[in-house]
Amino acid sequence: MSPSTVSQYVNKRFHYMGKETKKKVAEAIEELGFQPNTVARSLKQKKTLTIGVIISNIMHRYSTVVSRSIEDYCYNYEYHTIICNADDNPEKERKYVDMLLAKQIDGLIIVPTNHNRELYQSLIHRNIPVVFLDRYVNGLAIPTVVVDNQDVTEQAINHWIEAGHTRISLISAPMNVSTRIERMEGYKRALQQASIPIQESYVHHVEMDDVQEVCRQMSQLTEPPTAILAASDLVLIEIIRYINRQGIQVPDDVALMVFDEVHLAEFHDPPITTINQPFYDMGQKAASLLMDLINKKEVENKKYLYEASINIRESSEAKLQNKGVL
Amino acid sequence: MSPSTVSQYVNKRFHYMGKETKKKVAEAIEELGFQPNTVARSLKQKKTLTIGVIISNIMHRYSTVVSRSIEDYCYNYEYHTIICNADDNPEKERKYVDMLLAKQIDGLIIVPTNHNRELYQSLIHRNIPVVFLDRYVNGLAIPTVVVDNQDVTEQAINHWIEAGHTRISLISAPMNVSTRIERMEGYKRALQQASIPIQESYVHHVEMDDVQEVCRQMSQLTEPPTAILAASDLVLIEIIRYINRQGIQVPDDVALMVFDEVHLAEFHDPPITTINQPFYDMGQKAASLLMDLINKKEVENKKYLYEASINIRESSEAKLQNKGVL
DNA sequence: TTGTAGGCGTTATCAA
DNA sequence: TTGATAACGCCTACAA
Repeated sequence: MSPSTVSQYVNKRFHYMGKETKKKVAEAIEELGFQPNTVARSLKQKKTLTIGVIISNIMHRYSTVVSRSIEDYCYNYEYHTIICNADDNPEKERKYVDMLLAKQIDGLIIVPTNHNRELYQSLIHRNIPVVFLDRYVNGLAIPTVVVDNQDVTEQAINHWIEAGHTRISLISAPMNVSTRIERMEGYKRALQQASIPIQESYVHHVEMDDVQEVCRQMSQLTEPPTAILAASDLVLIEIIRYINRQGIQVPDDVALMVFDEVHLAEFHDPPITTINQPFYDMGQKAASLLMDLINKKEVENKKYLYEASINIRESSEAKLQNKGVL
Repeated sequence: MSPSTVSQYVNKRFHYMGKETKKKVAEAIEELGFQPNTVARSLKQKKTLTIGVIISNIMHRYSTVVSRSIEDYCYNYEYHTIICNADDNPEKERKYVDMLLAKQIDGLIIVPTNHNRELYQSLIHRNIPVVFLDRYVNGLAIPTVVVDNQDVTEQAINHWIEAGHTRISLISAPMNVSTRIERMEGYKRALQQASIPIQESYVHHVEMDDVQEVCRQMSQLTEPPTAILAASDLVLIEIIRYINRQGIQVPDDVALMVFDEVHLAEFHDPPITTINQPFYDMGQKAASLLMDLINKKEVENKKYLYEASINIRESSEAKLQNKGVL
């Protein structure tokens, strides 16, 4: 009973295998509790059946959904996922990419920090199967699964404009990524089309620790905003902390809306309007695109656009007497 | 310039290496973009610098914290983590353990389903470094990082008893794991010491989908509970769904408390009392124990107990007129 | 101080 | 139908 025979058996290549041998191998495997060593196999086959996933920050709820979705998809293909937190830190992103490549992962799904263009290009150059998720990086031949942020932001702002709001604020994290930029575009476009001037003092891209300070500043304007769009669950939490402390009423004093479906939003008093992005579907799509790339199937290098939907709840609904005291 | 010289360089064994050679190797590496192949190295060294983490369900918030904590710890040791969702499914747990072992991971951190005793024993038998987290499995020589669930549950129930509650409900998922069992013990103990009879109809271990139904049933008792302890964030959400739909007031009609710190709790109206478990610390501890095991350091096979703390908020505070209408 | 040889566990190829 | 051999890329001895 030679190693190669066992290998045949393990890989279910029974074509020419004698019933007798088959049985003997089966018994031996059972008796010795033999388990093939994936590492050796990977070395030989140059395939690890493992993909790397680099997400921005697992503390964002959407990251949880995304990683879960990708893992679910991979489970059916006997693929493993190694999930890494880049923390929106380009250096960590680089380090993780290196580690993952050293580990010979078969492909990568990345929520890019957008500050490693050279790295991204080298991935293309080295023919590493890569899919980007949630954020688009200009001018790279990498398939990217994203939400149409501009469009949905425009809708959101329009919803408020139609209700009579003109002093609308947008607060997001400071990252220079496509999601933020597109949301800015959508925000501006909506205001411009309604001929509402864009006020610098209503738009902020700040660290989480500064969100409350920014709220305080806006509250001291002669015309504080009457509506705030929070760009993520983490931003929303900070805003609510401020609002609660100040005893500000939603939506009577200020209307609220937030990107991402979070439990907090649904059960808040009043319930908070959320912009729901189909991250589970997007994770599945990214995984499926990556599998196609790995299996040398044709994959179009384009944006795979998903529509977000606005789940209107009480927090965003205008009251005639909205005071905009923030 | 032979492979072994390069290997020396890569592994920083400069002892006897000529300045000249060193430089030449460095240049060549730079030029070719050479990266050592971890797979080959792992095969040779029988070390993958990777650990497996099997958690119950990443949709629980505490799982997010735990996996983040473990990853943070490993990052500093150049270790990778492969995180797997067993979904509280023993078969998935088995499959993942097998996959991870085939991948030759150096160690395992598991939130055990508790339904794979043979599997756990075989891990010990095969000398795989393993640490359990969050749940204790009886009679296994595996270091386990857990919260003192019985103690904190007893405290929680006592808090209500002292405030005059006697009709106290406990709702948890149906898993047969130590956390649930210990909480039951704590619950019973507190009631017994106060000579309050234990009512079957107040205690439920059910799937998430049945939580609302259980609430409905309790509301039709002649004496509905005046207080409910939810055993997880997911249970709480279902209870709140029911409560909101019925227009029930918290804590006027029923008092609430929940295991796990969730944003939902802090910002709910009224804010919900949480039982905070130090999962970040526990994750770090589990990772550190595992590293010790991997490095053959002495590790005590015992329960590493952590104290949970109760963050009292309005939802659990008794009103004299608490009607217990549920 | 550097280079050569053997082997880690698997599989592809080819010989028996 | 099964077995021997080489090779995957790296590392450790040991030889040069």
